[in-house]
Amino acid sequence: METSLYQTLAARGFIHSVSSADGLQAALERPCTFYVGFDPTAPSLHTGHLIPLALAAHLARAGHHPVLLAGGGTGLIGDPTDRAETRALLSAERVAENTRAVRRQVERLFENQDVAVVDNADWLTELRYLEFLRDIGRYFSVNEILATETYRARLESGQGLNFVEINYRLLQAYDFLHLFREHGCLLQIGGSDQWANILAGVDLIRRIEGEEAFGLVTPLLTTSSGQKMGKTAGGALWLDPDLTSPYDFFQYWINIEDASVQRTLALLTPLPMDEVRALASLRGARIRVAKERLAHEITSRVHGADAADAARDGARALFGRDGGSTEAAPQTLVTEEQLALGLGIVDLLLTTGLAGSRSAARRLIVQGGAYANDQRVDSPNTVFRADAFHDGELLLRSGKKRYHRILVGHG
RNA sequence: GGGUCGGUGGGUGAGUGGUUAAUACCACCAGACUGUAAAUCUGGCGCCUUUACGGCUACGUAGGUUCGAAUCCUACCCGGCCCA
Repeated sequence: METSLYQTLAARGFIHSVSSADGLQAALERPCTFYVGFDPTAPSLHTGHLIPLALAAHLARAGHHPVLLAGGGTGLIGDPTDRAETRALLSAERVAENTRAVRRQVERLFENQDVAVVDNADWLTELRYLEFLRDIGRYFSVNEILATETYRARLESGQGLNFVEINYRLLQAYDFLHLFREHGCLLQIGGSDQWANILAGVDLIRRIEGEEAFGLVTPLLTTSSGQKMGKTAGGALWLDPDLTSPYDFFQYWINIEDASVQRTLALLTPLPMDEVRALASLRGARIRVAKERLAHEITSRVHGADAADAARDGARALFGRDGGSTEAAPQTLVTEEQLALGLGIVDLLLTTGLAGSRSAARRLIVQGGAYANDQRVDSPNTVFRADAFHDGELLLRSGKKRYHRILVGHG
């Protein structure tokens, strides 16, 4: 017997929880419309969004219809899930900007595919309060909401919870109802943190429409010790190339721990499971082949094949033995005048971002973590002049992995 | 609105007049070992500098008391709990 889409997804590790496994399997036998939402809390999506995006891609490839929702409306409220305390509300302008950015991003990720991109501000901002309370609010039990993990934790921790936050769930549930009505959307997917919000929508649809809709949540990306993946020195790992360069993005994946290789390949790349298992079974240094493949696949999906090739070649050059081009490393231009005056190592580390402050730069040097052209720099007073440049380039390194090149600008 | 308790560094959370740039843990950075891995060990982890047990800024905000305050006082802002 042929394996069903559902079984494939399960085998790849996508299914953390599902509202009705049997019902969903049946529903997926015909082309079905599903949705996944992204709240515009930042001007870009980040690694945390990759699993639902990958799941959406699998579903789309199998002939189902994605509705990608930018939460321009819910973003005005703010999801309290997993928040230890009330988060400051973003300004309406910020939310609108972020929403535009998120829209552009998902449109690009699903370019040339049959997807609908919607913004829940389009219907949420039109809601009328009393109507909403009577038509929707009546279906929600405050007891039930307060009993769920997020809210309970808040109450128990003595951190409080304001009225705006408790409404978030109703709005997300309403989104599902709206999309069910307007787009025939039968399934909502998301990360496991969205489970309660998604179920609220499933319940609402059953209560109001008397129909069965489905919810499916994926696991979150974590390291083997349970830490959320996607954190870097600079904060989150963004999907926007201006916030996290394709090279840094690629580097992140090639640096993941061995134990995460199989899971990550299964979830974030389209490679067949046989190949995933084969790659993940590599041992010792050879598993880097698998990590390179992983990094290339994911980077390619997010930034395109050309950017992925460039990142891979650049990484090989920088970390390989054969020298090669250092082009992939981030770069900073200095002028002839600046060069003539001499470039202090501390200033360079600061302006390149390899160190966050002059103190940090000094610390780095004292601890032996600063390199120029692969030579350890041992004095904070080191000054570079033209003779330190080879072919107009000075290659700085912080620690073992972070490169930055300094180029002399012309004109 | 009344009463009461609380707001400390990226996070959790000690500290209740000087020895506190502030214990501890987590996160993070560097070094060693490695495979651009994990684990482990070591060091670091506010900023600035002529690196000196130097300077500056900091414990919700603004003032005040004091030789000296995260620590005491006052007002304000924010939050918890009880009462309304």
